[in-house]
Parts: sequence; structure tokens; C-alpha cells
Amino acid sequence: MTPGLNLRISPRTVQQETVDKLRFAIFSGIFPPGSRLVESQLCAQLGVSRPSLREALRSLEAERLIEIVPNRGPSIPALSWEEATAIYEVRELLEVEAAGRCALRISAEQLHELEKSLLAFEAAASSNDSLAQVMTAADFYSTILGNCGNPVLEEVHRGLVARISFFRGRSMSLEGRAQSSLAEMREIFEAIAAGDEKAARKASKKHLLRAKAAAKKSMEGGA
Amino acid sequence: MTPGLNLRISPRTVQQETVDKLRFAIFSGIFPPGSRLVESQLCAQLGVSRPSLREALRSLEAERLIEIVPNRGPSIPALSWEEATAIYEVRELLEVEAAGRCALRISAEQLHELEKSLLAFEAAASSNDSLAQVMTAADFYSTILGNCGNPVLEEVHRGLVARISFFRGRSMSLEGRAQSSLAEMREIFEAIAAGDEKAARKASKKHLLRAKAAAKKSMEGGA
DNA sequence: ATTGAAAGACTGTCAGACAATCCTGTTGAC
DNA sequence: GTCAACAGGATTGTCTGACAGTCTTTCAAT
Repeated sequence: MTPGLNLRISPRTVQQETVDKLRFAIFSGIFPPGSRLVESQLCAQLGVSRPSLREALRSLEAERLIEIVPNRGPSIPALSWEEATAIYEVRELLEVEAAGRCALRISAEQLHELEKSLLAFEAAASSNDSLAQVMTAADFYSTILGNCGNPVLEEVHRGLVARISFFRGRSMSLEGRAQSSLAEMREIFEAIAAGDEKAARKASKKHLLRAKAAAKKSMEGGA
Repeated sequence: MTPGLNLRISPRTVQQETVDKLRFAIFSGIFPPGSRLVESQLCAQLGVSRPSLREALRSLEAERLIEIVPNRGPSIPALSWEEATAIYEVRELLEVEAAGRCALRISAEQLHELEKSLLAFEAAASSNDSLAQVMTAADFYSTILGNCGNPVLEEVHRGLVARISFFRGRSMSLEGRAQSSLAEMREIFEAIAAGDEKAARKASKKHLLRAKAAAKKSMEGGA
């Protein structure tokens, strides 16, 4: 991991740009679940050709952010509660492991980074900006996963979180969820800062279980 | 293009067909690691147009089976030992969990299926057909993962296994590895059959650790 | 041997086209 | 009036052809 001096910056292609834009649009909830994505419309909106768009859609399909049914085209999958539960369970498995490992190996510098993420979330939690809450919370997890020493763990986790980010915005907007979430995250941070693996695992597990419960609640209420 | 006689029940598109063919080709080791995949050549070999091929390549890229660097095109990634280790670790996390859950919830019918997979591997282990060994072993895992009650766990696991299938063929061909692998798998099976969650987890963990060690050995020797 | 420039190969991207398939509203039969 | 066949439009799946940008290799000049 040599820092800097990597002059070979890969150029951003239209397809990458398109993937990013679409992913962000999906995260933002612009497309309601179940809605279909018409190629010609997206081409016009994004200003790209159909082949480029279709490549981007294939990438998103492989990420499970959209579904593509032959002869019916792409659509936003309507995530059932069973699927969301399944994702939360795997996420728990990964996050608990990551938090534990992170506690053992994080550097002082990265620990500071983690604290900054936590403070950013604290600020967002006080506001009503649920998008900011989700983003800063994602930063927090991302730092943990990025310091667990296993890039594959990080990668898989990112994919799973992406698929339920839609839920997180809603559950975060539950009354008081952001505040209790903050408390749980602080607990995780303290454990990691203390280098206490077991405590980190425990706190992480608790956090996940509560997040899952909040997501369930928000889904039952609002769906 | 292709003559009639298409009694397809579910419409299989050229794109899907292409993905499957390429995936199989990669598994078979036709493309050596690091080799580049030239679009025009693949188009000619597969008999598809460039747009269709490129869509297929994007799918495979998202599966991490190939890498696509802008302006350099797709290539087979050369898996480093660090990456393989990372995959094995996550795989362990998932498989141990799956084995444990499977022990608690598998049906008699599926248990019989699992036994058949085990016997098939037993037959393959006696032969020298390492491809058959990998295939039957994959069946065994697949049955376990398919009965763990969490489709996401299964899906993520499948993706990871695909990425290291290349290794497995080589490590399986180590002297005696297939036989000891068989013993470990039988142990897993017995634990699941007995409905003993803890034993299943333990056996599964042991199996994975040994498989990882064998993979490492084969890599150090043959790379 | 080193350097630099030209040539070739390949990818990234687009436009346009056409057949197959799906969806929808209308018509016709009972 | 209800239901089924049907015609029409909308949309996707796929191909061909094209061209500019970028990488790699070759070859000549110093």
C-alpha cells in the first residue's frame, strides 16, 4: 500500500459514470420499488447511448441493485422483508467479525478517522437530514470495514449494505432511532479504541440487532 | 442466426448464454491468469456481436471473475495469495454459519440429497479426475448452503467460491488431499445428520482451515 | 543503447436499424 | 355485460458499421 506516486489514474469512462449516477439515483429513492426503468428514457436523461446504458445496467444487475427480466427490461426490485432479514443476518456476520478484527489492528491514525466519522454522525443525528445520517453512518462502517484487514470482507459488506440502504433511510427516520444508533455506535467505537475485541463484537452485534428491529418496524408501518 | 428447434421454456438471451459460456471457460482454466481477453476474438469464437459480448463482460466483471481496466480491456485477474486468503476467511465465516444452521433445519429429503453428494465425491476422490472432485465437492457445499435458510448467505458464498475455484482444482490434486477432504466432509455430514449444530460448525471450520492450508501449499509449490 | 515518432491494434462510444416480445385498448362473440 | 381474440404501439434484444481516443510495438535517428 504505497501512498501517492500513483500517476496512473484510470480515466473515468461513460459507463462508470453512468453506473455511479444510476446507483446514486437508486440510493436516493428516486425510483420507487417495483418501478421499471425504460432504456430510452434513461438514455435521454443521462445523455448516453443505449449500448453504454445497457452495460451500466448489467453491472447494476450483478450488484443486485436492479433486476432485469428478459423481454421486460430492468426494474427496481421490491425488497421483501424476508430478503431484507437475510441480508441483515449476513451483514451481522460480517460486521461483527470486522469490528472484532478492527479492534485488534487499527492504527492510531485510522482510529482518529473513525472518531471523526462518529462525530460527523453525531452532528447529522441531531438534524433531521436522514440522507446525511445514512451517509455519515456509512462512513463509520466503511472505516471499520476498511481496517479489518480483509478487503473481501469489506467488498462483500459494501454490496450488502447497498442493497438495504433504502431501508436504512426509513428506519433512521424513526423517532429516536438516530439517537440510540449514535449511542450504539459510540459503544462500538469505545471498544475498538480500547482494543477490546470481544466488546467490539458484542457491541457490534447489539447494534445490528437493533438496526434490524428498527428496519422491521419501519417497514411494517410504512409499507 | 441459429437454426430453429428452440423449445425454450424460459427465454435465454444471447447475453446470458454468453455469460455462461465465458464463466465455464474461465472455470475450466482455458484462459491463464493475467491473460487478456480481446473482444474481437471472443466475438468471433462465441458468434455474438460486440455489444452483447460487452454486456456479458460487464456481468462477469461485477462477479469479479474478470477485470476490466479502461482502455486496456478485460483480463483474467491473477489472484494473489493474500486475496485468496481473504476469500477463504470470509468463506469460512459463511460456511461455518451455514453448516450450523443447516444442522438445525435440514429436511430428511435434503439430507438424503446431501448424502448422495457425499457419495459422489467419495467416488470422485478415488479417481484422479480433479475436475470431478471439484464439481462434486461444490455440490456438497451447495446443498448445505441451500439448506441454511438464508438465500443471501448462499448467494454470497457462491460468488466467493467461484473466484477461488481455480485454486481448488490445484489443491485437490495434492497428494492425499482428496482423501482427507473426504474424511472432513463426512464429519460435517454426520454432524448435520445428527442435528448437532456445534459439531457441524466445528467440523466445518476444521475443513476450511485445512482446505486453506492445502491451497496455500499448492500455490507455493506450483506458482 | 536510448530516445522519439509513426503504425497498428484495441477499446470506448455512438447512431441506426429490425425482429421478437410484451402490454393495452378495442372489437367481437356468447 | 362479460370474456376472449386481436390489432396496434411500446419496449427490449441484437446486430452492423463507424470513428475517435488510447495503448503497445516497431523502427529509425541520434
